[in-house]
Amino acid sequence: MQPENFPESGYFNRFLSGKGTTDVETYSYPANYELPAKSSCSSSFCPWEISGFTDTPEARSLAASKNHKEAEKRRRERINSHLDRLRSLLPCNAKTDKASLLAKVIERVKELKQETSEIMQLENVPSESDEITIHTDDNASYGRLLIEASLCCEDRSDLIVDLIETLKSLHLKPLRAEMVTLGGRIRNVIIVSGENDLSTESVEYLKDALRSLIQRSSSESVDRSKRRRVFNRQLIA
Amino acid sequence: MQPENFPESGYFNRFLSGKGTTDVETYSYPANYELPAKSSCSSSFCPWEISGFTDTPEARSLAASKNHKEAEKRRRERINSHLDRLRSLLPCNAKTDKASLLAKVIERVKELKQETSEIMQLENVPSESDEITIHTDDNASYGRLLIEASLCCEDRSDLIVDLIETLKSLHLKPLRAEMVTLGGRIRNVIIVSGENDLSTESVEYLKDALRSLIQRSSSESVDRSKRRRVFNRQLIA
DNA sequence: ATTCACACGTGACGC
DNA sequence: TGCGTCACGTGTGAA
Repeated sequence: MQPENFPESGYFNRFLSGKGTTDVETYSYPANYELPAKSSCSSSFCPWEISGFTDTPEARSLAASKNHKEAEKRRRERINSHLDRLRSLLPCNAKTDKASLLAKVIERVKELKQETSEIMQLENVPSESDEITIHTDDNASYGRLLIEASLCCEDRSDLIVDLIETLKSLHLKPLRAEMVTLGGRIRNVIIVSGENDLSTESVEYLKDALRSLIQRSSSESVDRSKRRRVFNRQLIA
Repeated sequence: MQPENFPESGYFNRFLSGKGTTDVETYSYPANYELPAKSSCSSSFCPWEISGFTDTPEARSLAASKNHKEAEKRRRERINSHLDRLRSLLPCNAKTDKASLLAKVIERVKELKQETSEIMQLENVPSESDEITIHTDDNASYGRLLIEASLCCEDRSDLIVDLIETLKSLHLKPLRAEMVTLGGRIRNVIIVSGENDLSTESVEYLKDALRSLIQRSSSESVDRSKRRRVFNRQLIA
């Protein structure tokens, strides 16, 4: 039940706390596992605990068998403890099959994986590098030019205000904007339309303006190690 | 390797595909599991396949033992197959411990759980019921009234346009907006400021306006069963 | 009475 | 060699 208290200062837990991509061979004890510290000393130097005598072949093999038996028991306990932990983590009662439990776990992992990756895809997660991309809608069915501008840079509190001012000064009307901040960075995708007489050269103006916007951002330095990698989003209308 | 093709039309998979909160007892075969259809007829009516003779007690017990042995083998295969599947799902090589593998699975599940719940908390996930809440900033340090309005309702394409028009007509200036759509519903949190002479009674105007906004939404009926429960966000600047 | 899931101890194999 | 994991067959108790 106790979530994270492993005997001996969580030596193994430190291995397990890694974010996942590490492929290290980890040896895992369950959280509530008792180290077999019984009456043991290192088996090579201590007399066998069996009958009375020490080193007859039968005694050795008997002791080995006993050791083996106990080790195997510990292994089973370890595995089952993990399974119980999984049982408690998933929505299922205590008496579900091992196999069914594992099946549920698989589904859950796939599900969660899918979920986050969907979010990652759907959200325009900001990249680590600054980016400005601009795409114009050629088939101007509206009679007015549509521009989609994507802007990725360090986040700062007044970036949006500046962005809006910029658009206003260029007489670009924001139709739709999507903004995602993650780990101190921000990605902004905006769709703007110009006036009827807007020429394609204003695209260059926009690009320049966004560039200077980013430069204003990059003057601030941020301690990036302290950032939390969680999603956030803010929008300015 | 084949992800989802279970023999006999995926009868069990249908159970497993449930989203999780169902607490049904599911019996789970691995995806690549072969049903034991061997040379079997129902064991009560067919002669035992052992030596030559049929119904001596020894023959019965032998057959029972054989059955048991095979059943147990199938069970092991089922569990191990699931474990292999998990192994392939996680970042770990093929020769990791069962226990360590399970430990990794636990970590992964907890991790992903945490991740999505973080997102859920952070995002103003829209609720199933319509909501309008308005909160005003009393300590008007700016000298102008700040209003935070939260709006949760069915999503529709022109909701934002209407919202912006509404705000404009009330002479409310949008400072910040956050918008989350999920499963066909939308939650919108906007922070607006009024003119200097704005009185608190305009809060009521705003509330009324938002109410009518929602009513316009609820006239459309949507097939809610077909919605995908994924995040989406759109913003209008 | 059969089926099912589990724990157990043992032989095998690897480092 | 010991120490570890694994697969196996069996005994047992529950439905």
